Amino acid sequence: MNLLPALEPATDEACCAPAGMPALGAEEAKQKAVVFKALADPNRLRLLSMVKAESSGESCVCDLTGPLELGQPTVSHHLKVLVDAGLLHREKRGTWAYYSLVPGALEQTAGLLATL
Amino acid sequence: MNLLPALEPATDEACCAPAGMPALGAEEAKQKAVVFKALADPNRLRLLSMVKAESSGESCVCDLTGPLELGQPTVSHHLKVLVDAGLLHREKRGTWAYYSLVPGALEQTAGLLATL
DNA sequence: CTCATACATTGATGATTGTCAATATTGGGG
DNA sequence: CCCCAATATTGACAATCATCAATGTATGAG
Repeated sequence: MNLLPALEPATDEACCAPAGMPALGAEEAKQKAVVFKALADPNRLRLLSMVKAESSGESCVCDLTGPLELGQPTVSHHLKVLVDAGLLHREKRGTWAYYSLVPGALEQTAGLLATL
Repeated sequence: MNLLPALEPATDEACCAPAGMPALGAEEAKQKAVVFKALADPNRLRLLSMVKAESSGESCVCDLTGPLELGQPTVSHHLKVLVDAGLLHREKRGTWAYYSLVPGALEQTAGLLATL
């Protein structure tokens, strides 16, 4: 009985293992990275935290601009990034714009980590 | 009987609510953003996925360079970012460097979202 | 000691991003 | 119709980042 092909299947060089396919496609990875890109800024994390902490469930820009030491256009820009990432929802009523967490969005994002 | 102070407590202007404090401190936010910054790149997500998919629990750089269409220095750089973020562990044995998931790191990161 | 291999580091470059000042837009009040 | 308040958009600029080519470092083989 030969004992040659016991350890390696057919690879000529060894190191650890063939490592298989990336397990996460390039397109899929780019998609998921968009959400984490939105979370990759301290001020955006604080915005999310403030919206989440609001008992009414929503906050207007005028309330979010103060606590952060940022100008109003910058806050608007960050909010847009969060909306584009699917984390916040925007509703305009009168002169004001109200932002609220998209239900389940944070949980779904947490799920992205589990299914890497 | 006056009916003035029925809706507002003492704020001179109204819109939604005083919004309280950021609920997430500036320093704390910066700290958490570091982890998400590390996740905010498609190729780093793929690297994590490949390391996680490895049955042995660890991968060497030589296995990770191929599937991604990146040069070896770039892969090394991405791995360093992931190590610095506390997501990957690096162990050098002989000529090879083996990367493995830090146990519980992904779960802990998911927890960051829950406690925003 | 010499050489080749596996990986890290450095320096440079183009692309992306966070921020602000200025301006535009939209809606309400007189 | 005109003005003001709240928000969004644009343009510009500095900073950060992803990538690569070149080089450095260490380890094992001969």
